[in-house]
Amino acid sequence: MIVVICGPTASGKSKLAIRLAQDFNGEIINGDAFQVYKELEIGTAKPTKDELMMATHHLFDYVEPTKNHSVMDYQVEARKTINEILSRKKLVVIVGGTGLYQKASLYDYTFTEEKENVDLSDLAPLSNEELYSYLVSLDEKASLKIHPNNRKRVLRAIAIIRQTGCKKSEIEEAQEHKMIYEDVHFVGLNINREELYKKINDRVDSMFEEGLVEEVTSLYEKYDFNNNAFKGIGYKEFIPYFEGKNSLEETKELIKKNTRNYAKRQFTFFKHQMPTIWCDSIEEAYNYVKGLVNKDD
RNA sequence: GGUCCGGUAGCUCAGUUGGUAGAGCAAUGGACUGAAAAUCCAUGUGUCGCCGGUUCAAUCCCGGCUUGGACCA
Repeated sequence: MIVVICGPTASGKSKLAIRLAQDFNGEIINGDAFQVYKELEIGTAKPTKDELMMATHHLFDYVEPTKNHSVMDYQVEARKTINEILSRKKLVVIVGGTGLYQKASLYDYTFTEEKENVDLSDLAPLSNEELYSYLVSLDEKASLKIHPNNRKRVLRAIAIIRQTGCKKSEIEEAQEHKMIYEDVHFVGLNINREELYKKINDRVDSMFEEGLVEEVTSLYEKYDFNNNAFKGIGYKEFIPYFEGKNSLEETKELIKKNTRNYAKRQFTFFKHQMPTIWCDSIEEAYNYVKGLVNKDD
């Protein structure tokens, strides 16, 4: 059985996952795009060393911050790990806030082999409109699902054609949009918005107390912040601070705001993209999983 | 006590030569297949500080009051 603990950031997912793994013979897999990186600790709200020892954790802390990590890389590792845990006849507990990563691992998403060194530089000077009409000419079906202003997606759809020789729409049509595992349960932690925002604000405050500034400062001295690892909330907001444009207080408020915005997007994703069962408290979620495990026996 | 400037959306403010108002941010809803903590889309009714006057019509003009700030005593 696979249980996915999802829901917004700061809702208590990690702690619940540990309890479930301990009580129901489970192992935990990270389902979060930024907790995969080494050295990013406080800002990613990674489980502490003590917590990591309370249950078996996988896919935390295994990617170098300079490496470009993608959904496909995650998918490969996650599926491998899921299969290993299942073969041990243990409960798989996936926990994290990145819905896309979880979906890509559990559903029949396929990523086609890409040619390297494909030149896309001719696209850079094009306006959004020009780029979009170019995509329409290449893959009209895919273009219908992308807004012309969403340059990143438009570019990606064009890149797929150049790098794989296949159309994005064709790749997706070849899939059944079904889960590739049996007995998968998405359990979402639902929190009243006001309460969640307070938790987020408090958590950012305690990140600063725990030494976030020191962590980010030493990373900034060591690495190029253009790497994807530093595009995460709690890291990218420090760039204007290091450049002398923002105060520390402004940086902190920005992190809080971005985290709140992010939490809202997470609700939308988990609400509409997967068959999530929502629980109003940690206890309720725990009991729900307990019921599933007992029924399974 | 006097002079001047301000009080308009949750916040910062714009505006209406008089016809009951709009930006940014926030907030809310949504999309999501190789950056996803990313990227993108949609949504603006608010006693225009209060009371009165002028007017067909006042948030706008006039008077008073209230309130914040600056300056002068």
